[in-house]
Amino acid sequence: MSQSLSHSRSPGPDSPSPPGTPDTSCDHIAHLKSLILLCAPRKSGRELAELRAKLSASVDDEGRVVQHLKHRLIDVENEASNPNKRSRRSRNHRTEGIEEQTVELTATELETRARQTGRKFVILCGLWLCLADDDYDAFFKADPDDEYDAELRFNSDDDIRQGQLREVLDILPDDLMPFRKRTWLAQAFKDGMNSQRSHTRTRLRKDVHHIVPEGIPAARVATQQSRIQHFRSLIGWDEEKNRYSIWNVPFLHGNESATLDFDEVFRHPVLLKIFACIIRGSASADGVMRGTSRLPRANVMQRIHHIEYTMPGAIVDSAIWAIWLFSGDEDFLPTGDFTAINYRDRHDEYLDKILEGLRRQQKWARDLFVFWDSHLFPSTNGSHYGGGVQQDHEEDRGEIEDATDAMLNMPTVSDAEDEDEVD
DNA sequence: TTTGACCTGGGAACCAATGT
DNA sequence: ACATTGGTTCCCAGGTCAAA
Repeated sequence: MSQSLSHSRSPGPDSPSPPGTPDTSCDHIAHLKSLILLCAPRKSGRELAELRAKLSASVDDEGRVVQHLKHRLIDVENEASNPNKRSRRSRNHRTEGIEEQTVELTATELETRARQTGRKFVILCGLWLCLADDDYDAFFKADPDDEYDAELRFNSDDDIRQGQLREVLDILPDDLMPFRKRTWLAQAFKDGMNSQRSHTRTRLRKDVHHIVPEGIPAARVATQQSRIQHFRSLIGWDEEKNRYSIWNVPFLHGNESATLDFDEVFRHPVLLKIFACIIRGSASADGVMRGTSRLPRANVMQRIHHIEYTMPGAIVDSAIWAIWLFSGDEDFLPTGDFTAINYRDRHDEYLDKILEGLRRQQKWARDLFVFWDSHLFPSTNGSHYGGGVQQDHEEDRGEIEDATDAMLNMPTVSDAEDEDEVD
């Protein structure tokens, strides 16, 4: 049918009748389905219009099922009236959700779900997968390693992959699990990731006036030269060392500290506004710091993906987006095209510290999530990662300072491209 | 009931890099 | 030289809900 992708890369699940046969088996639905089947691409526009009219006239009360069938009919119409254009994928089936299991999942819909999961991964977990040879297929064909140790997650690429694989499996919908190792799933997931990055990149730059800190004219972000001129030091440019610092970044700190401060890092309004933009649209960014950012009526990412609390990857993603947004980089690539910042490695570095802080139950890490949740999800009861609000004891503060010192004084190696951050 | 605002995913066109 | 693949950007149709 309409979804016949000319690309060989999307064969769809092998089975012609995927699991989840429709249980809405009334004659009404069967009739509609027969109408759909009549819509061969050779039908004339008029015939299609008649069929569509019949469809519209006979449906009022079958909700999602009908909507779904209409979508497919529209697909067929489009295909029939424009035989020369590229084959198109089905429209997104927006009403899907975890609780909805009554609609038959066709190959196209499974593919759509996989693509959506790829989008979700970019929003909540990470911007890129750590792949060997850019091979998504191999990534998805791998099995979770029983020996994997979360504490060593960032020791090697293999460990990073294992960590990411677990994140993927965490958010992969149940009905996709049987197809986890299929090539089409890897391809669709990749499509989703790429698409989400591209859209976010374009939309953040377009809507940047919602994001720039108060008092800064949005025009300063408009051109590459202007961004370099006005924001280079704010995103960590070190004039003396002639490099971009990884941690001494004012735009990461709530108080714009130019040196690393774990009690302030990842708290800059820009980060929270960016996350608000991504999950509920640019207009919602305005009230974030006043706690008045509300969920808009539209079907935003927060609704689609049931996002109810802040996740570590979301904070890190926002940090990366923030640095890129005010940088001289034009495209959003793993390594900046102007700054040469390695965003992918930096993402891992930031995530490492947050996860480590959580694992050690350090106060700064927990408070960080309380901070984010209180601004972005004020109505949510307590913080998932923050473990609820904690009292501010002197000993806690002393302990965290000790831990921070200890972390900073750990030995470093200097054979990497990036010099050591801390001397 | 219609309109409008706000937001999304994806088609289409395009460009660049890579394969053959 | 041509084909394929990967990625970006522009634009549009569609969902939702409040206001008219």
